[in-house]
Parts: sequence; C-alpha cells; structure tokens
Amino acid sequence: MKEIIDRFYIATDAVVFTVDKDTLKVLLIKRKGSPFKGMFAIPGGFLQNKDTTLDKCAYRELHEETGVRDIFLKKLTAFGDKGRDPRGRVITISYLALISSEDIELKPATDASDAGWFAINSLPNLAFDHKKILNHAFHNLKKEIETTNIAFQLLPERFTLTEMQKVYEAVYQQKLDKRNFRKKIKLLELLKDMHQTKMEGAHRPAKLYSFKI
Amino acid sequence: MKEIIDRFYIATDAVVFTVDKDTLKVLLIKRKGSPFKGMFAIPGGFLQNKDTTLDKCAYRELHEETGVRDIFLKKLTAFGDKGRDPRGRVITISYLALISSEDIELKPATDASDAGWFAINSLPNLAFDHKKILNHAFHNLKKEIETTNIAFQLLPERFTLTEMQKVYEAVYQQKLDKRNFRKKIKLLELLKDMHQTKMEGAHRPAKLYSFKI
DNA sequence: ACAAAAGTGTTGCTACTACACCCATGA
DNA sequence: TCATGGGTGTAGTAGCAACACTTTTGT
Repeated sequence: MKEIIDRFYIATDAVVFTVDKDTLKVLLIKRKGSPFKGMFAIPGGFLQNKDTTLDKCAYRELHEETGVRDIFLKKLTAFGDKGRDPRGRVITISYLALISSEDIELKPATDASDAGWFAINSLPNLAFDHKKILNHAFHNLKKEIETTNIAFQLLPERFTLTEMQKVYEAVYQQKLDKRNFRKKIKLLELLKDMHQTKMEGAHRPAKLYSFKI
Repeated sequence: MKEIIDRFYIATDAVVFTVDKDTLKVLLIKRKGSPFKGMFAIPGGFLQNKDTTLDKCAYRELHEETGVRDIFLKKLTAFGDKGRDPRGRVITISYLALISSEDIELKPATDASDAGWFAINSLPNLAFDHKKILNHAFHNLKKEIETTNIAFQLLPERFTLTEMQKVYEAVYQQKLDKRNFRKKIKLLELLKDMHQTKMEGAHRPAKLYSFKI
C-alpha cells in the first residue's frame, strides 16, 4: 500500500518575534544557498526522522541557524501549495516564537550566513512564501496577546509596568493609555510585586514585577 | 542535496461539524482497513502529488470518503509526532469543516465502509490521535464562532433567528437568553430580512433571514 | 530648579445581564 | 380555547475610554 503513496519534504519555519527598543522585531536569516540565495528568510529547515516531534524540529533548526535557545514556540499551521519551493514539493509547518530581548544572543551558524532582527514595519523582501507565513504569524500574535498571557514571553523575568505596556503597544502598533492599562493589568492579578525598583535615568524609579507562577 | 533529506507521508484530516436537531455533531467514518480496523476516525487521507494545495487534498478526501461536497474548510494545524501512525511517520494537517444539516447527504464510498454523524458529547473511541485532533478543532470552532461570522456555515441559506440561536447554543453547549441574543444579532447588522416566514407546527410563523452579502 | 518618567482616580458611556408577557398560528 | 414557539423592552450592572496632576529621582 505505502509504495503507491507520495512522500514529501517537510519543513518547519519559525517566525521569531521580540520587542526591542519599543519596536516589534522579527528574526530573519540571509540565505547562503540557492534558491533565493542572498535573500532574507524565516529561519527553518527540513524535518529529519530523528526529530520525534515537529516542535523538536523547529527548535533544532532555530538553534542551528541562529543560536537561539530556551524560546517559547507555538505551532501554527501548514503551507503546502505546489510550487512554493522551486526545489520540489515542500510542506512547511509554521511556528510562532517569542523571546525577550534580554535573552537575545545570536550566533550565526551552519545554515545561515547572516541573521538579524528587522522591525515589523520595515521588512526586506522575503524568500519563498515567507511573507505570507510571517503575516499569518503576526496576526496570530496580535490575536493571542489580547486573550492570553503570551506577552510574558516577550518580557524579561522582572519588568516594570511601562516595559510591559511597551510590549503591548509594539504588538498592537498603537499607543495605550497608561492609567487604563495599569488598571486592567492589576485587575487580572497576574503580577507579583518584587519589592524592587529599577532606576534608569534622571527620574523616579519604577517598581519591578514578575509573572505570578 | 535532496537525497539526504527524509521524506514523509502527508495526510489531511477534516473534522466536519454540523448542527442537527439542536445538537452539534461530528462526521466520522468506520475504518475498513488496518490499522484500527473497525474503529471510527476523522475522514481524511494521504496527500497526492496531483493535489496542488492542501485544501484540495482535504476536499478530495472528504468527498471520496463521505460524498460531502461544497463544504466550508478552514486549515488548522499539523500533527506529526513520531508513532502517531503505526504504519510509519505520517504528518497530518487538520481541517475544521462546517456544513448545514440541510446540505448533508452521505454517500459512503471507496475508503470508508461506513460514515455517520455523532453528537459531540457521545463520541466513540477514535483511531490514531484523532481524539486530540477533534478536540483541537472543537476548541477552535468555539473560539471562532465568538469572534467571526463562521456560524453562517452551519445554517441554511434562509433561517429563522431561533435556528440561528440553536446553532450558537449547540456550539457553546449552553442555553442563551432569547432577547439578549436577538438584540446582539440585530446590532451586528449582518442579517437581511427575507420578508418571508417559515410555518412549522401549531404556532406563530417565524421570519426568515439570510446572511447579508 | 528643572527635566523626565513613575504613579494614581473619577466621570461618562457603552455593552451585557436578568427577566415576563403578548402574538399568531394549527389542532 | 388551548398548546406551541415567535416576538418584544427595560432597568441595573460591569467594563471601557477619556482625561491631568503629583511624585521621585538625577543633573
């Protein structure tokens, strides 16, 4: 039976977001091989039989290509149109990945000749159908941040309320009202007061919080 | 290069919902081959090279196995853990499918010895990891019906407000207040009054509506 | 003393909930 | 005339948006 069933290449592609300097940024790599040599692309690569889950493949590829570890990954969907990869039929599974800008430490490695962070609203042209994959992940992020606690994945262990607000503003791409934001966050009772302050610049120090549990 | 890359079987599986007699139901097929012979499963099957998109594969498989045509399909996510299919590594792409109970007309065909509708809260044991796939689709449906117009896919061309309410109640699995439901629907301004009534039983006839545009 | 970000409350408005009776029809 | 589901409004509540000044620090 199996002999007559077509088999395909499977890949995972991770759209990695961070909020750095109040800006939502995406991690891209410059392709060093063909096709689309020299163009930017979402980090990812082919599923290997040794990857026991799709998640492990995404994690492995991300680490190999960018050096990133300990990152939040959420499986999104599949892209499998014929012709999306000129080398042959490749079905890719997209991932949403979030990392705190404090945890960023890129070590460009084997597969990518270059990796870098790009602001969401000044992206270069992307290889394959990666623009579509990236947009899908971005929409998913905006939706998730409204209804879940996913924002904490973009924050360091301890953070100020202003830093937290900046994360939401960067994702929503709009300013929020400080008092309303704080009121809502406090109502959710998700934060633990660390009884510490963060002094930064010539102004009143800000209280530090962490995510409860 | 390609020679060293593993290839895999790809499948699509569609979780087909309908609301019939005020109950949310799922379409399942009885497996006529091994593995899991005789058990129920979500309709689906292997991607073929002739399927130019994943959507077309899902649609083709659904038609071959159940006779269903003209159905709303929404791609969800991928399931690819090693060992989820005893025959070998199969990565499946799940779909959420919705159909009006008026459009149901099952013609069990080639792949399935039997197909039938099962109420969401009295499902049989399912083959493979189909329970997981089904639950994921169900959660997605509940989420989508809150925020989008997806409910219209579960309704016939023309419907009464009570029929519409029953669809929401079946998906949410809880009763809703008639007046509040109608108030909210009217505020959304999605409905077109067909200036027709539906007489059914010994009571006042109900106005018929259709989805605007 | 000044500049800069931290922190804090109130008011009006909108959206949601809870709730009960009359209407139009067929039998 | 009775049984059945169709159809309608109001009042109270909770959540959201708009908005400005005082506090604490470094220079």
